[in-house]
Amino acid sequence: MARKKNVTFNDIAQYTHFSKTTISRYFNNPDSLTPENQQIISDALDKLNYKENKVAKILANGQTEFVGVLIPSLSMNYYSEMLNQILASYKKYGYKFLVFAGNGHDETERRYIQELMSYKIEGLIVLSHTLSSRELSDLQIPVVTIEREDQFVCSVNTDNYLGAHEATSLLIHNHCDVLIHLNSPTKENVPAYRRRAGFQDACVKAGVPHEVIIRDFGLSYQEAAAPLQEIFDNIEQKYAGQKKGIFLSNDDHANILLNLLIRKYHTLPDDYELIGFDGAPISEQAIYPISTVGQQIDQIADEAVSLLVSQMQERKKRHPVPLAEPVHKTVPPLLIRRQTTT
DNA sequence: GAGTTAAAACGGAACTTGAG
DNA sequence: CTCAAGTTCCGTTTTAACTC
Repeated sequence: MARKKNVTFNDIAQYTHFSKTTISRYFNNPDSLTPENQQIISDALDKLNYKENKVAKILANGQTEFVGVLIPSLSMNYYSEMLNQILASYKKYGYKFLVFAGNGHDETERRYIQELMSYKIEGLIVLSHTLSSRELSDLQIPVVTIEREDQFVCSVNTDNYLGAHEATSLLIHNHCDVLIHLNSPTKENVPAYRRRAGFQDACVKAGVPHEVIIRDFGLSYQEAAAPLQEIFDNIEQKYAGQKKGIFLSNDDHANILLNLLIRKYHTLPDDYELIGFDGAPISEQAIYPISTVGQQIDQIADEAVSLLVSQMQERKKRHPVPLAEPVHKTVPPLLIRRQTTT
């Protein structure tokens, strides 16, 4: 079956008796044509049923309008929602996204990045923690990271310190006798590490007894359940008769702890207050909706893409001025008060 | 100087040529 | 017949230059 050949600028040019340069200018700089000629070309495009060819455009000007995204995994709601918001930015900025989900293995993620680079992505958004920002900064394209180590690249992060401080202050305000913070072992250069500092500073300032418990909770519900059970049993014993305010580093863990409480007491006891982090749907959908430090994912995604776009645009100028220093933006969290705090 | 154009350029695949 | 070198092709953008 003989396939009909695409209608090209050449066909339009022949049909209208203009050159293909003029057809190109109709698309890219229409005001440089007289309105009459614009109309002639516009009619011809309709008549011949022209369909734009972005591949040819990319071949000619080298600009793919592709942005790479490297995300850790989509099994956690925080990341899938972030990706959702990043993809939604197409409407505002017009960039298209090539997405890889990393697996924590550095060689694999390097290969993903090479693949993205070979498709001539104009910029890269990284949420995965696997590769250092030093390595990412060597890529020679604009890079923006979200909630990860970001020393040598631009980034957008939640104000983790502020969020933790507000959460802790709420527990203090609600007259908890002892404050407990549960977190995973986190490196100091990761933004989420600041949750610990926010908690501790708020406790020290108020002079309230407190404890930070660092434990590896793994990545899944199954892995987290056992250590949380153990910690719960300990807390029950150690702080019996006191009102306990517990600040957890994510909503999933807050939900697991809430389940343990309800299994034991068939209600949320008065001597417990819980607050999570992220503002994930689970916090809202839990049997008692959980108070949490909500990350403004839509705003973070928009800031990240916007920061990337401004750098990508800069590189297209005749005399680009690269950023002297990486830009680090911070988005404030929103404290969401629900039923696990009074 | 506004409106227009011819020809080169982009980067790799696929096809053609020529030598052995 | 094989293999490497050379050419063409895809459909746009870009540059420099032309005309009125």
